[in-house]
Amino acid sequence: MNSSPRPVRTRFAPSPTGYMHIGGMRTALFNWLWARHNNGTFILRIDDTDEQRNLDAALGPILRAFKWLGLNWDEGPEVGGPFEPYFQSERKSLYHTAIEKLIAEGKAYYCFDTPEQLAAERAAAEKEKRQFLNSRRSLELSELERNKRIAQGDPHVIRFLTPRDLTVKLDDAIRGHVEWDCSLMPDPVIMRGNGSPLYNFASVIDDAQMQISHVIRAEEHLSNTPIQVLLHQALGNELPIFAHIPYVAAPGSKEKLSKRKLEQYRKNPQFKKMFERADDVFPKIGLENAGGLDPVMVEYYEKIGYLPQGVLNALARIGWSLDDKTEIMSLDEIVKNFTLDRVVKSPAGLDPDKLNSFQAHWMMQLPVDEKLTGCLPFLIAAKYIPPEPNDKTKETVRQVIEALGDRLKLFSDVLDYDEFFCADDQLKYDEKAFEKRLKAEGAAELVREFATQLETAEPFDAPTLDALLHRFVDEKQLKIGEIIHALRVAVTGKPQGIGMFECLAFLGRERCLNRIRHSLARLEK
RNA sequence: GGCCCCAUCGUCUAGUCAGGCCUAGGACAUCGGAUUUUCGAUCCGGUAACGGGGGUUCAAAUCCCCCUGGGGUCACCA
Repeated sequence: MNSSPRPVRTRFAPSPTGYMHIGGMRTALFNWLWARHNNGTFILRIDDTDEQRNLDAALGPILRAFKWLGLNWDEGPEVGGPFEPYFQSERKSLYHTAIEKLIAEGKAYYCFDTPEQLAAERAAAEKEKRQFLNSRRSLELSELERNKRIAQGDPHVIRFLTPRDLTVKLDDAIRGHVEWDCSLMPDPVIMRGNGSPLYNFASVIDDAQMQISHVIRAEEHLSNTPIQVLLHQALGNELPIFAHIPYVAAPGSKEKLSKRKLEQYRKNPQFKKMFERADDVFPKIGLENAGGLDPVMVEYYEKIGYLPQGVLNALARIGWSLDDKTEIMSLDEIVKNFTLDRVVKSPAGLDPDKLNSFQAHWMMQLPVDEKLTGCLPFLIAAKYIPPEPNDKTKETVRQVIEALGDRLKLFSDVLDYDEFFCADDQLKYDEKAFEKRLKAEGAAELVREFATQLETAEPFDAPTLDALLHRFVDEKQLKIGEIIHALRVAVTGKPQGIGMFECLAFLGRERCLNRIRHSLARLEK
């Protein structure tokens, strides 16, 4: 086994797809954690292809996701490093050198088989219920013939010559001992006709050249591993330690979380809430069609107002645990405790409920100033406050946030309290609540009467108003519930919200009276 | 279908390697109750799992075998 104490170097190698997958983020996180845990190096390498157009647009959201979560990379785009370049498209000479070496040593070969030939052979193998293996007929070409065909531009690829007499044996850091019989493995294409390398090949070259010590990736790559091991061996590379972590499944399922199944996820009871939240919030902040964001994308969580710490805590707990009880952990604590031997083997579903619970916890811990910083952009985008709020406006928002207390779970939750930001005559009413509370027998009269007391209440603060209303109901021998709900609806338009007296005090005398007047007038209609 | 992986409450997991401390622990969700002017939060309590069958052993969630189930992957995608 691999016993040399190599410095820990891990990598995450996304291909620029225009968004960061939440499951991919979890894989990246585990790589990052393992590097940080060992005072090692975390590398970001971009698996782009030469056909990639508009790289910036495709890569931007990915880098943004890392930055948002605070997962910094030691080598890679923007920061460079000793093994530059970190873009696959710029590393062609490396791949070509390796290819030439393999060909010279007879470990890879030019293959002139046409797609039709291959398809027919595959079909035949399937029909006979045997494993398809390459015919290797191109190997029989003489050097002269072969060179001639290359020279005249016959379409060809380069295949790795799988040593069919071997068994690949591997000790995976998570899955333990795994073996593959090479006699069942077709010869993989390692370079296309146009000279660009395939993933399995480029990945091996890059991992070796960048001295990657641990390849931590999702389980779906397990079946790629024997090819990569064989390639490493053919090239004389020191083998990295492989660690295949479980893939992230869709909520409540064992199926890999996939962007292609989005429509299906909309019906998933747990995911449904996240889609609904998106449908509610994103239009308010000016993102049409939810801004193209969905809960498979990391950007969704950022844009809807999650905290990095909440997302990180949830991600870390998908397929990893510290012990039998510790759930809530800061990133520092996770780094300190993260080890590969505590990664679970079976796939784990993303659990939106659990994520929300972590999120709620970390939001509660957040100082008000930071809540304010987080909430302001939402209020601005929703046009509840001006684009460049002055100190007075900020102070107002701050008071709302304080009054909200632990009702604020996501930053975007502040948008649910539009009653504090709208003009008195623009108040929206919850019709059901209006019916039930204000149209209730005698409710309007009580509110009207109490309003006259509000006119003279001094000072207009929560404790005073609290005492005032209690005296009011005592004198009338009412229960407080007989007026307070109607009062709430009259002032906020809603059946629920922050403490009633805080609410009145916050709005102030004039606005309270205005709103009550407005509501009572509305009742007439 | 071939190859490979996986299997504990609804979900995420602890326990499995070194069998007994497991009448299986925690968390989320859920259901009750308390508290509260509402919502939220908080507190208390409840329901709820070792896929099945054979072994081995004084003793098995834990070791062995078989079955079943679930999943991944089979490209000139990554």
